[in-house]
Amino acid sequence: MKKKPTISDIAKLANVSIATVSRVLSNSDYPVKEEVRQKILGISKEVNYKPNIFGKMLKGGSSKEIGVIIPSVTNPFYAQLVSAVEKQCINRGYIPLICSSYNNPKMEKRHIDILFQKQVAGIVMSTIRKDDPFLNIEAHDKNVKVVLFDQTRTDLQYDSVSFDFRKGGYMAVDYLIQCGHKDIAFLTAPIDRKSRKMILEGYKQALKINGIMYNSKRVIISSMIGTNDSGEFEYENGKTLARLLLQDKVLPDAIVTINDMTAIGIIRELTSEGIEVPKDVSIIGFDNISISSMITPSLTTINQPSYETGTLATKMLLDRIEGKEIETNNIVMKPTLIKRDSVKKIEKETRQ
Amino acid sequence: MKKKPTISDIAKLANVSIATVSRVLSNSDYPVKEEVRQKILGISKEVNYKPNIFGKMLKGGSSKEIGVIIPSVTNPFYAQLVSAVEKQCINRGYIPLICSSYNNPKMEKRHIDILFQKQVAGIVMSTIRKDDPFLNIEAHDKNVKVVLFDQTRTDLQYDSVSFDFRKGGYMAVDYLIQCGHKDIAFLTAPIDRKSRKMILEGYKQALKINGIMYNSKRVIISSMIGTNDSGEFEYENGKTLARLLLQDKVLPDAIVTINDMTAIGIIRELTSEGIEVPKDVSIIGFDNISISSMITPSLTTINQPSYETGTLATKMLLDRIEGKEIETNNIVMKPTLIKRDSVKKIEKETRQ
DNA sequence: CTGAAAGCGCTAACAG
DNA sequence: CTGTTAGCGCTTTCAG
Repeated sequence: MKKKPTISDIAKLANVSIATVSRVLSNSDYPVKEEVRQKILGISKEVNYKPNIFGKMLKGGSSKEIGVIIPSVTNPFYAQLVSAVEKQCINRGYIPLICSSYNNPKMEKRHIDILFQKQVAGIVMSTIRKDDPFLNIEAHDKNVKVVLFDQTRTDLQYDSVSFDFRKGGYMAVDYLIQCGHKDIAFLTAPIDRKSRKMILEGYKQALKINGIMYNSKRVIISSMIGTNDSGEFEYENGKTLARLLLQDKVLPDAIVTINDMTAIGIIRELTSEGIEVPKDVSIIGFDNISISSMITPSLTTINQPSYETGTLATKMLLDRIEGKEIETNNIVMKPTLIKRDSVKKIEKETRQ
Repeated sequence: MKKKPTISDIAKLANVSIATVSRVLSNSDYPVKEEVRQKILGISKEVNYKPNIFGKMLKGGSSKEIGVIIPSVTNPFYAQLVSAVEKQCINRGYIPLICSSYNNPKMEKRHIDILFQKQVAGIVMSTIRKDDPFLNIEAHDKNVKVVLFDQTRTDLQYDSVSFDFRKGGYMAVDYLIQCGHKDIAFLTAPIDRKSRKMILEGYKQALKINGIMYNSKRVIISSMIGTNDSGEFEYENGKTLARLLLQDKVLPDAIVTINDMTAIGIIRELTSEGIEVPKDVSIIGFDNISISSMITPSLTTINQPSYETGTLATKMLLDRIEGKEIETNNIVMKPTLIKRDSVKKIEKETRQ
């Protein structure tokens, strides 16, 4: 009465062997007389039988769990993504183990260790390790599938869902130029990530194609290195960047930056200095987190589809886990421009 | 070479019995000759031994995991809270299993079932079930500790970390009155939760104490019932509420609402109708999510300390799991007023 | 179709 | 101090 019923309890009650019970309860396609099957099913409902996963696991089955490694759920971009992962998992009977690395390689390794120990079926992750000795070995040694998203690595043979940051940067700047802006600043955290580097490249490319001189003075890089990746930090960094920008006496026409949270920080700092957005300066963000449409002025931005990324990455992972032998798949999500109110359209005539 | 080393592999390599290896590797205080101990430790490093949790678990040990049930990580309030839980867990060697219920009782039950199956050591949760047959039975039957937060239930003997919503509502309204506002509207989602009911009570109480007539016309309740608890929904609900409010030809002096996301939605809708905040109408939110300080105008609000709540709830749970026999503990967090820019101070003289 | 029995990796008596 | 052994709950041969 006190402890959980096991198959052997059920076996006794049904007057059959534990093997038979196991066959029925684990949905084996093994033949069992329908009458017996029903009896066992009935009893197991009655006693509220719940299989003990550990027993199963010991036999070597892989758990229906997948690891999800992200910088932090506190960052709305990743919260969205996690939400998508969760939904896919539920649909297909898996359980996501959510691990925040806070952009700390030590933590990341720790989480990966734990996930392996738990014998997860797979991992979807946004790694920040540039050097791979670890990831590579471990993942191949055990048979744990891995799908990378967000930050990917071409040196590893993993499936991935990445994003065309370069094009995103390009689109942002190009749009600003189409709106009549010429003096366009790029405000960024340190270029220690491929994504930022790519956006900067897109920025340069758009200037070039539109015949605007690249001016390194207009690329402002903060020195703050975030230990975590929460929105908090990015917001503060935005304020810092705005202050750096204001050291220059002439304001640019427009600002492009590496994510929406940073953009919001920039707007806030500028506003508190009496500079209006978009009247005095236009700004365009990156990511399209949900809050961006809610603030005033609503933020024009480059959409990086977090929900779709999470959905796709999870689907790929689960497909692979379930043995659908697909080739290594590297999906690149396309940026789209979300026009809102933080960019002003300048009539050609009014500019000197 | 291919498969994971087990204690018996190590035992062979070290020429000792598996029992000795087990004693060393599981940090038992059982006496083992230092020499042997070192040898075993050395070998286990070499072969990169990782204990198989399932073997341990089978013996009945409880896993070092705790379940965390919240409406959704997409809601910044809960994202913060989860972040705090994670940190506590890491400090003390536990792993949090994060489960989003999306305010769906079915999901909630499903998650609880799964958590029990996994034999988690405990659960910290924000339940939305009013009727308990389920929670109660299960939790007592197995020896899983439970700590409730956010929404609590007095009918169950669980530890809890709750919040004084009534006082929060009171403080919000009282502050508005101190600022010179008299006609104060309360905009809310359906009063199907204790938290909302309590805030409304605080609202009424503050009016009463300050000698202002309660006007039921100024309590605006939307009919939208959210299936999920993402910020998205609350934001939309805010817009809906603002539209309902505008059906009345005379605008109130100030608005108090049930959470910051809703407040942001209200502000957005009012702004798009040409009504300025706080010039034309003041507004005060509830929760103090991080974004509230970042928007323009920054949102005056009642602080509900999500991080501290998560920290405390987790500490209590882990303490209880680890056998520190404390009495049932019901902590009530106190609201604080965060003054920012969305409330205007009206000089007494200028009001007629 | 059904049952007996051998483990999966580990811990914990118990016996040296 | 160390080794032997009996399970924990379940799946899975292998024999009926």
